[in-house]
Amino acid sequence: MTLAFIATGDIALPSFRHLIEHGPKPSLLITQPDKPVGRSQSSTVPPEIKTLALAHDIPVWQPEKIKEIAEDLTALAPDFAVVMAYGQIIGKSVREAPKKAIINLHASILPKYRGASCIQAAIANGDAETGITIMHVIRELDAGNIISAKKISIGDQETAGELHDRLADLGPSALSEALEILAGNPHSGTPQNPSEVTHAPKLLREHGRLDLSQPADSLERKIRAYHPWPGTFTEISVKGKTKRLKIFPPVEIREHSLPTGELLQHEGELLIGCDEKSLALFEVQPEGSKRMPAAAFANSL
RNA sequence: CGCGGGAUGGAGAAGUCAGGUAUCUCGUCAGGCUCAUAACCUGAAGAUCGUAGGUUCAAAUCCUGCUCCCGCAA
Repeated sequence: MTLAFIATGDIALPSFRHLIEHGPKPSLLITQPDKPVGRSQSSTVPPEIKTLALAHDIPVWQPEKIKEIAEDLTALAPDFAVVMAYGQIIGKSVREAPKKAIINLHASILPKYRGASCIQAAIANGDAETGITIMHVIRELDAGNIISAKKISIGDQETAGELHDRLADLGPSALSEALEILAGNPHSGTPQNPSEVTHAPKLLREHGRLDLSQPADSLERKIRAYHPWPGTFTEISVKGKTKRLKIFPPVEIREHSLPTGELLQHEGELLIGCDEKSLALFEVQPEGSKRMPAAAFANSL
């Protein structure tokens, strides 16, 4: 059995590693080009999965647009293609390259939370559980027939980063199961119920702005859900200037009532007012400063 | 040369524009008060104000170079 792996994000690492160690060993990795990182944009860093592939002598292709390698992939004609957090929409010419099937791992229980911010959405909405789904890749995003799925419960203190890693660890078993099923019948899969479809669109930094007129429990979930990406922030006034104040989890809900957005030191904690209640902050980062304990920040207020 | 903020005792800040012996909150140490305290009171230690040079009688403060940190934007 030959298999092409198409992935960029770290969520694919455990699955990729599992295939390398237990087979079928991927004969090819397609990943995004190395991207410049950091403030100066001076250095480029390869995706970690690329490093892993190279360490095991797996060829790596990094097209700007995946369409560019459609012909080469068709010529290679792998039995399967596995897509995980690649970062580009897979066009028809690529979808038709594998002989048996092209499948995708998605970090939600489909049809819930199709789209890029599925992990954040599950936490932000206060779901008790989430999971990963493996489905066929079709024209419509995350809409293919479901082959296998694994569920996991969400901790009430858990951040998206932590949940991401736990979900990634579910990948190998779900993938193995899916490949086993497809080995029998490459077309097997269960259609998604159209009435249960929800979407979780790609997030931007700006989406991390906190609307402090919202209820405390909703804000607390958002702060967990958006950590470490895109992060959450509010704005405060310092010497007449408006500055960002990043807020890091954990935060805790307090009954103390405060005007919306107002900061107060109360019983050794730094509280910020939201709807009805307030949130106790423990770690913040004012614009221009480093990340610091909320108590340190409070000392200068 | 993409835009912007910053570097001041162990932590976070004020002071910089209008140069003239270092301030605040917290922490640390000692003592006091209290049934008790992340409470309160008193006292103490701890800073060549990022770095190199310049101007000046005098520089945290003005000028120039450099290093590092951070918020945006990509």
